[in-house]
Amino acid sequence: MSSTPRLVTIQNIADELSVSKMTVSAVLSGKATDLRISASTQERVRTAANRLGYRPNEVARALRRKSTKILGFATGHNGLTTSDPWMAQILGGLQDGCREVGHDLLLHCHANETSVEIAYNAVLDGRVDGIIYYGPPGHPMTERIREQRLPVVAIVDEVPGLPCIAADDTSGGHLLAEHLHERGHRHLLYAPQLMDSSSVLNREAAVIERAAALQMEVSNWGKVTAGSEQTFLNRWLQTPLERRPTAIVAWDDETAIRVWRTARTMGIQVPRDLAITGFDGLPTQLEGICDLSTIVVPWGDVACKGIHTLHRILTSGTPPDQTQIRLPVALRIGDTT
Amino acid sequence: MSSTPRLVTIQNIADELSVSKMTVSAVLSGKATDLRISASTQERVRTAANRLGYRPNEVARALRRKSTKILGFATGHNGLTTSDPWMAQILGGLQDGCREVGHDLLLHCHANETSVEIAYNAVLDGRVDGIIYYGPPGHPMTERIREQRLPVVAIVDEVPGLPCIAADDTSGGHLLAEHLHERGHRHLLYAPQLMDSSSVLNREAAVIERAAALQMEVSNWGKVTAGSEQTFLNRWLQTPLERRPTAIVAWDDETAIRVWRTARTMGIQVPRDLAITGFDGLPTQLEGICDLSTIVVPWGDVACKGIHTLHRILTSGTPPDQTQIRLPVALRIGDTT
DNA sequence: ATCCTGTGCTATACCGATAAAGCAAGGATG
DNA sequence: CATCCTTGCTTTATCGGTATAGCACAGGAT
Repeated sequence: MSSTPRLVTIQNIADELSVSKMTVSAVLSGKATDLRISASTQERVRTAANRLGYRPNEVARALRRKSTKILGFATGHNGLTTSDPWMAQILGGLQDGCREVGHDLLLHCHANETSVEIAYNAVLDGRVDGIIYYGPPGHPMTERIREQRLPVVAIVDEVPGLPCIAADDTSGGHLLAEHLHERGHRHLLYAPQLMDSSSVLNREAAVIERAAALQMEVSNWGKVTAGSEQTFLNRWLQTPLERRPTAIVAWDDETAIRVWRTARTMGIQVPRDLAITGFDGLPTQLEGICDLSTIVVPWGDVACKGIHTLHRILTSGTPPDQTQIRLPVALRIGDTT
Repeated sequence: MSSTPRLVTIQNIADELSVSKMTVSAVLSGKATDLRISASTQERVRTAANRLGYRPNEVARALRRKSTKILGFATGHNGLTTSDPWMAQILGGLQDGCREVGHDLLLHCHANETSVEIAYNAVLDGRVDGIIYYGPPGHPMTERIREQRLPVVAIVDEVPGLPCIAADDTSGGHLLAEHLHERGHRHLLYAPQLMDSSSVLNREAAVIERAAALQMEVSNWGKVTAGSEQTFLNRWLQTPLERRPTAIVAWDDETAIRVWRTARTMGIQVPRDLAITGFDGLPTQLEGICDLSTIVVPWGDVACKGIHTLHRILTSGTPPDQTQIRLPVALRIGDTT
């Protein structure tokens, strides 16, 4: 610590000018007219502050005002890390939002569920003013968060009792079903993810719902894990044509890409024999090879809106309200349908 | 703010037990034996603290100890965002490192160079104890950082006068040149990036150096921008065979993939007619289609080590030393060479 | 001469913790 | 019986700001 430069305090300036701390504080924090500080004194204070390179200590301010102007981000999904592709977009959106509302962003996204606990404690410790939570609804901490009325906004996945900003996954599912119906498909195969996430569940429910409305059949052969794509597609090949789904609706882009890659090596023609759709709309490295048909989810916007909502809750002084916002998604038609 | 729950302070506990604040503080911060607090009082304090759900206010602590136990991350490269693929790994490494040293991580990576200024101010404001800097050496702020001896550790790219943790880009370049030499190549085409980054420059210099030592020729036709791959490869096709490079050494994976994709559509056989190498070793979505030969850079380790170095500087009390660490990289042979 | 009002600051207390010094009561020691 | 030491706390100051009240002085009105 001794290497840390000696920082200039309000007291240093006060001493130098033989005025009180309060005078300096008033001038530098813009309360000069309230306290009736003369123009000449104001000038002297400002000059001295500039000369000494004064910057107010944010920790002291935070203590007094009981607010750090720092917002935290916690992930509750096990195994989710900053390396996941949509997380990059979320982080970008959080950053943008924070800059817009003049706060800083503190990360608490370790790949395990204790990160929620850490983030929760961060609020109680006064380190952050509020939290953006991205995790499952069932986390034991969410109950305590609600009870204590902590300023927490959920993003992407709904958490009962908490305000939530998410993508309109339901529309996304509808769009996919409609698109495939238009393309002539009458039998879909949904490739789900088994996860306690409203976003993931909504996607599936919406596809099924709209498919039913359009008189389409929807099969479900369980999750396509990494490595089991071939088995999955073999089952598809061995299914008699009349009972064979003509399109695979994967719960996310990554699964869709894995299935597409495998189908390609197995000689299955996409989309002639089999259509494939994803869900996420993340940039891929497949440009020129395969343009996946998918739903584009505005991850960054969701995160950014989450920050704004949290900020509004904090500044309005009202308890976390029941804001539920769904940002629109878009269908991107590629060459897999 | 009124929605924020009333937080329990040390004073609340003191009042409840009719003891002084100091007694409570001593017990809860483990200084009980120093101050000779009786076992019974300790017990009473601890029980009350638990019952009330006391958590020490970290802002108050930070003010007193003059350290927030928060480390900042600043990017100085223009246009660099959290969405860039290696940034995800860096962020993961920073998180891991922070958890290991018991600090929090504050992000200051906006896609413009003012983020350095913001981060620099964050130290002066006392918001963070130190900074991990990932940016060009020439940023005007770096001079002030050195002058004021602020606790800053550079990662990935060297900054004169600052401690730096980076990947061993030079070895990476050597490995590539050697590998291509073994594969029989005698004429390389380097696809550079024009960027004020020691990492990028070292890669290029090392390839050229080792190639020269192995009697290989190295051409350079300038940067391959997104969209200009075809022009680039046409020039290659039009080059007479005897003067035609047999391998393209791209400065990074992304460029290599773009070139590979385009070559594929143009009917150029990779690696038979043309070998292509990358540099980064990031996971791709091309598995099963193309396994890029590249240098695997330990981005996460670099970031993590950076945090540890910063932490050491902060705790040792010594001024930022001249630590220069290069973490080993590895050659991953795919099917493009 | 007294009162009042406005000007221009200062003094004090606080935010919630910690460091350092102080101090009262009881037992041991001379 | 006076002194010293130990035990077990309390008091005070401090970190660097901000909110609130107060206070000295000048000038005009009464």
